[in-house]
Amino acid sequence: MSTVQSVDRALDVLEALADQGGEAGLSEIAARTGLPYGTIHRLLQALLSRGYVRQESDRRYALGGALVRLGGAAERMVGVWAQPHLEKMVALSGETANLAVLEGDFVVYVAQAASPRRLRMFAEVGRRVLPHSTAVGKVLLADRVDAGDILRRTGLPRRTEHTITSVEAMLVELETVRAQGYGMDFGEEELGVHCLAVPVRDGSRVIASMSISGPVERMEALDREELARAMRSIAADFGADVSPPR
Amino acid sequence: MSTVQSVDRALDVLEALADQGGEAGLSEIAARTGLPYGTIHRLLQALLSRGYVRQESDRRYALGGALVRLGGAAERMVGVWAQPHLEKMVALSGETANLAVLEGDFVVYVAQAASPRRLRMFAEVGRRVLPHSTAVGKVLLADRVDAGDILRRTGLPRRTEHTITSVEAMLVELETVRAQGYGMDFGEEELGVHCLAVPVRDGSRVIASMSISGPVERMEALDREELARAMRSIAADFGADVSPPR
DNA sequence: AAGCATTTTTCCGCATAGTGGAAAGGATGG
DNA sequence: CCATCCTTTCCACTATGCGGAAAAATGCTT
Repeated sequence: MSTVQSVDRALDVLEALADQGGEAGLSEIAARTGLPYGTIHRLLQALLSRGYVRQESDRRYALGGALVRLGGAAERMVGVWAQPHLEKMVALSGETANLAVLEGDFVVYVAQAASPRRLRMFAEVGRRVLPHSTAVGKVLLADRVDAGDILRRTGLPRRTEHTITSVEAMLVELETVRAQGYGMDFGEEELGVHCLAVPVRDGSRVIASMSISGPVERMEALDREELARAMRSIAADFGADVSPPR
Repeated sequence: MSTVQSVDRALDVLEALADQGGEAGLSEIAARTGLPYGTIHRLLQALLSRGYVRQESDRRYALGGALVRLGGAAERMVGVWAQPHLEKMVALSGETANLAVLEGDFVVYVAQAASPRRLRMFAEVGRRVLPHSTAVGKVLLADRVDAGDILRRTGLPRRTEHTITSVEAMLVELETVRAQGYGMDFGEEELGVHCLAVPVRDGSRVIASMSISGPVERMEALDREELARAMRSIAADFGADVSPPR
């Protein structure tokens, strides 16, 4: 497969910048990418002149505003690709399926396929919620080493009588999620609504989470382990789809 | 200023893709960028292998998932840069200042500087609201030719007794916003809360909006025109900062 | 089914665009 | 004020990317 050296390297630079939290000095980028200084500097100038990178007053570099636009457009696309997979989950379970990602410290719902039932979950696309009270949030946090920090920053406000409200208890819960490969929400965000969420992986990193949500009675009638297995397989397809093996 | 041809062109390709709504065939990209086919194809392969572009089953190309991550990181950065400007607005008015962007059909609050007053607006960072009931929303819509479509899609749900609830009335309001160069919200989202918002421009396009919000009594005591002028100037600084002149 | 038009992909010799080592130029801080 | 660290500039060389044109794939029409 053909590749263009300078483009490839420019992407390395941008990713290095993102890895450092969106801001880094030239030499930090050099350390991370292993590219020679001159080369990095030239690439940065190119990105700079287009607004994809920005130079701070202390001469450090940061990700630029132009990326926001592309990122937004791409996010909409991701929602579109997810659709068929979400529909498969609906077919499988009869319940509404959602795709969510972690944005900053919040869970954001990106796409949805609605259940055909009369009683069903409402459209949540665009909604931001805290991670601690949802199945998708737990799955997304379970992969993060800084889950504790996030939880301490956001707090764990009580949403219902079932909400887990202590950081310690939540860290234990995340351990369970990691072990079983899926996350549950037993009416912790909204009374009477249960959810089951599985991770979407880009290689090994968790980049998103897919879930189904429905009323307690119907959710409890489903075979959880069996369902989780099927959903993991769909999520894996989607993951491979979004970020194909190099 | 130095530049790297292939990187520059790769960015052209990505932007062309975004212009076409995130998805396009090779020849559409060629038409838009004026680059030779072979060149575009090679660049697309390079972006493809990194997940920044994706190829659909019908061989068309689309923006890839890898952009979402960079976009998110960049968005957080934008919030950081906005901070000093928001603080200037707080100093100017004594009220809480916010930065918001349009994401899909929603207004999303990206950053905030809080008023020093005891009675003040609450942190809204991360919140998504519909555009029709906020000053920032009006400013963001005022620049869009498809404002009517957006409003029809989202609807104009009544939030308070002052909310504007018809598309026609809102289009008239947007005309006013364009004419005066700032937007107001007179308790249309929340009773007793008034806002004044100005556009942040990247060149000529409106990319974001900055606003101040506070209780009616205090907001009415301010000289609106004078304040709007000062805020526009701050927003212009910020705009120039985020996307420096080519 | 066969042919035609359109779009995408591959190929390859050439020239130039990009490389990277090394030196100069600026900051920072003890 | 000097030493150290980090960033920017420079330039000769050549590997890298260029792009026209041909081949392959698709899908539209008759």
